Amino acid sequence: MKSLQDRLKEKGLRSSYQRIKILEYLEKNRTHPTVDAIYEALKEKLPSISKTTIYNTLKSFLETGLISDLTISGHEVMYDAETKPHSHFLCKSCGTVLDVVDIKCPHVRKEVDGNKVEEVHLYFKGLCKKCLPEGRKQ
Amino acid sequence: MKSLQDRLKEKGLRSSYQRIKILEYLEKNRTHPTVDAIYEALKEKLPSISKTTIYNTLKSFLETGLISDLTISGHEVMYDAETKPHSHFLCKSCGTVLDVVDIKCPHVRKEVDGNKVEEVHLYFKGLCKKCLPEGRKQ
DNA sequence: CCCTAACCTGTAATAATTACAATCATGAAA
DNA sequence: TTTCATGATTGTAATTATTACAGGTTAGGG
Ligand SMILES: [Mn+2]
Ligand SMILES: [Mn+2]
Ligand SMILES: [Zn+2]
Ligand SMILES: [Zn+2]
Repeated sequence: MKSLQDRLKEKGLRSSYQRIKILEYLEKNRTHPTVDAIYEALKEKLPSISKTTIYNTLKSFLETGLISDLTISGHEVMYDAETKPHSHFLCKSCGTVLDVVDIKCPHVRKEVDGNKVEEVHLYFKGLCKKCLPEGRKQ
Repeated sequence: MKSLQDRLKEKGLRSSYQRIKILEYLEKNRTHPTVDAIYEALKEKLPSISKTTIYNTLKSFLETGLISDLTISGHEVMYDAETKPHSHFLCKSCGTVLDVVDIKCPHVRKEVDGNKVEEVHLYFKGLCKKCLPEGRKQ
């Protein structure tokens, strides 16, 4: 089991208390949190942490491929410690974003129409089972 | 050829000069414009138009299924007169969003993991052919 | 240890979107 | 046609997400 510190080093990132805590939070909370959610959660133990630090840190994590991000909600970016390609489901009622792992996306390709593909995102939107009216469950 | 006015009526929307112009703009500009792009373009002919009207109008167009939207860029919503399911490619260099029509998404399904699916979005991100360095074209 | 580049923080600026209240226009009914 | 209520439009203010920036702090190589 690689330590968080080592994972930062591997990517050429300095290790800092804030970075460790942010990465740790993402590893433990696979809920696709927003910057604000991460900030609110970390503030408890780390009252001095700045939201700018969250933004900066997530940016460097993204650039080094330590994490991935999602733009499914349309009004705020969400972050994910899972970097292997997988799909997502957004509940339009409660806002929950779930991983969809059983759908293998056949679209992992290097180009479309002559354009170079670096990322593929498959998003589903609808109503999650918890928000489906009873009796209408599928 | 159905008139724009009729298409509004069909959806139970009142016809107004602003709505006609906004729908017309989207029909003629299949570039996935943002609210601001629509606003800047319409302002020429319609100097009194308000950005709030654009927001309100697009919202009602979306609710009635007259148009569709995209959250591919992560920092602003884009709008599309095309409502038939299709995929998109975002160039991370120039920001252009292109339709990807040749990829049939096999994911048009009514549920995933018991959650009811209402929309499916397939996004590709990378470098468009215009932004690819010469010699590296695919 | 020292030093410097890299990092963290707080605040201010920017950008996208929503809320709201006053005015105006559509279209159904008289 | 004219009337009128409802719904649409507008301008402004508020909110929210994100970025810019400057000054203080710290990690880690030498
Ligand atoms: Mn995920
Ligand atoms: Mn499109
Ligand atoms: Zn839900
Ligand atoms: Zn490009």
